[in-house]
Amino acid sequence: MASESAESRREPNRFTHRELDIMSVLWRRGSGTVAEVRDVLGEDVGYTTVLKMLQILEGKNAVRHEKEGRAHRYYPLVESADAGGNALKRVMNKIFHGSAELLLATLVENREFSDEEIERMRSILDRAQEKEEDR
Amino acid sequence: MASESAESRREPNRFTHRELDIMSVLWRRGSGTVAEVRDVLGEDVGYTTVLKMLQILEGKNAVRHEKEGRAHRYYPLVESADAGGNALKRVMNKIFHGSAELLLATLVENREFSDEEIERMRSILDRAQEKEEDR
DNA sequence: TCTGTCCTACGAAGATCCTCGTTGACAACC
DNA sequence: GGTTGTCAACGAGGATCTTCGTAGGACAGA
Repeated sequence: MASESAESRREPNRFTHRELDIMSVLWRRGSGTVAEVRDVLGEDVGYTTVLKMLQILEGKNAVRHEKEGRAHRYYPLVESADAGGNALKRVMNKIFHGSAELLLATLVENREFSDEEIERMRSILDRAQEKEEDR
Repeated sequence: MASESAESRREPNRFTHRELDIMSVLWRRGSGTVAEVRDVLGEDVGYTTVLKMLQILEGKNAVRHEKEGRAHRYYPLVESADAGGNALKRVMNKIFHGSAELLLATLVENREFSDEEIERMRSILDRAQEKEEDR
């Protein structure tokens, strides 16, 4: 029974749990040292654990680092929009039968939005529609 | 260094990769036997693997089964909307800084939508806004 | 210099996930 | 009865993910 190789199974920019935790901090802050990332994650994640994850992420070309004093400062290489696009695609296909509408409906059902937020979301749709018409 | 127990770490209705593959089939079809699920997933997943995953999912109360002839027919217990809501929350928080707008923008950027789809998405926002005004 | 602190590096162990081989039950068909 | 096909059960093995212990370098202050 064939099983795909580890490489081909993993689609691009898909992060494991912990990896995503760490990427999330880097996306928010723009960059971070091990200690900074750990501060955000909380004390229940070991220092060396965070370090190791960052090294793993570096091995996957998801982050890079620069020397800063004695420490390393890590920068994300993968854009959050790219990772988000992939994650959304997966959620949309696996859970919402490929329907963006169903996805949106669930999104707005699970949270209250202010008029301003909804207005801005509407204009996002407007822009998408204009782009559509241009073609 | 404390590490949370396996139980508390796992938020509700979060599925692993394979689990989600299988739940996805059940959500689409409404129910399925091992053989049916496997047909959808493709031959490269072993029969006993699918069976095992269904048994694991049953242990997590994500599915239940009924006898059907000699086989078991499995039914989802977790709603796709619930799983989807959780998944979206996670993606929104970890990747899009908690911003639904950013999420929506990425969604519409990654796919072309017809006028009709956009119209329906707009009306989803309308309904959300009405609900907002009622309060 | 000695000690404590902060850092990286590395490897190995533990946890979880996924896979499948094997067994035994049952039924249909020869 | 024997053979074949379909099924659930179970357990073990491998792969992957996550954690941390330990070592060693660099630096600051006593």
